[in-house]
Amino acid sequence: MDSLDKKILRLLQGDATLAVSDVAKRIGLSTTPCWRRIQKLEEDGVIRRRVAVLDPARVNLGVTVFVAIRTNSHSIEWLRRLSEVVHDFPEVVEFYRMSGDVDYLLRVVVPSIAAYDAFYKRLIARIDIRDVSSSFAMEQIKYTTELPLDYVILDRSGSLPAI
Amino acid sequence: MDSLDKKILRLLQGDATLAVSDVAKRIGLSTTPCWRRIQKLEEDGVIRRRVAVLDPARVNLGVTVFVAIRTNSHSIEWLRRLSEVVHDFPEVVEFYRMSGDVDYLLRVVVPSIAAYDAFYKRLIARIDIRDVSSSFAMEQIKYTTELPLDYVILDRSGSLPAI
DNA sequence: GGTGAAACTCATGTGCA
DNA sequence: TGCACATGAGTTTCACC
Repeated sequence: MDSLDKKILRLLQGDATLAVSDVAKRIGLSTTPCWRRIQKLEEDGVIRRRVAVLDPARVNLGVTVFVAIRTNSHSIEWLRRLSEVVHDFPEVVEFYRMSGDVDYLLRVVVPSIAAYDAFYKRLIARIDIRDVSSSFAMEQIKYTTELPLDYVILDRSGSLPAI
Repeated sequence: MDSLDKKILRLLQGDATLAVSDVAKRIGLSTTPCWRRIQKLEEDGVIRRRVAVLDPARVNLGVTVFVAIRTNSHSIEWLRRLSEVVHDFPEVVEFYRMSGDVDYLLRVVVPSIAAYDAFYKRLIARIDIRDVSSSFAMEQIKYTTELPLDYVILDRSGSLPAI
């Protein structure tokens, strides 16, 4: 990946509807080579997908809850089971295995506290969890799918990546 | 919004490269009305944008950190300042105002612990924060931009939304 | 609301510096 | 690698139901 690829990624992260010719213009290239670069970024899996991002409020999902999970069962088997369950719940949009105090962290989106409670009951009905602690978000102040590209490692180029 | 709109959203959330004619076929409509529906969903702000989603690992962003912030300054002014600072850091991809124990929660993506430390120093150099607690994610098990559409409120239709 | 076709804009492929 | 041009596919607009 070189600095032109990085520019392409920056543009497409912001707006995936840009025509190849527009992207090409903005990075100072003609369409074919630009198109080939985009193809390669997709083949290489740097670009994973192109998606429509919806407004949560407009689809009745005003409430975000962070669910911290602590377990006794530190087995691969239990983790596998939890992953399976979590993947079955579309309300869970993010799921992390954590270091430290908390074992797992979920981000859950639902329309209301009542809906969260219903979700919670369905969750614990499917898997035994030692300790669950739910924190409600009052407001989503920033949410972006754009990753900072300042740390990208460029091939055969002079500029070193930040840290 | 009716059930056809909901189907459109479901498809485009998963793959925004689908041709309008494909979407139309799958929901049992011809292209023009389908195209008009998509336009309207965009105008109405239900579809906020179409973006390319990148693989964090491929752009050197292997480390996710959740940063819980507690403050003394429960003023609008301090919040405004924090928002400003956070929006200036592309490493912060999510930012919530929380209820309960923690006042604010950030999700930060960086290449390494060292990079996180550098980020942390730059952050506290720009705003005074009473208490910061950082939790490192070891593994991202699920991450999706697809919102559950099961709670959408449909106009003039028989089916009531879930909860 | 919906259909079908025309016009126009892109994405994609070939040939060549 | 890069550019310029051809063509087929997709988007967008139109007249009409």
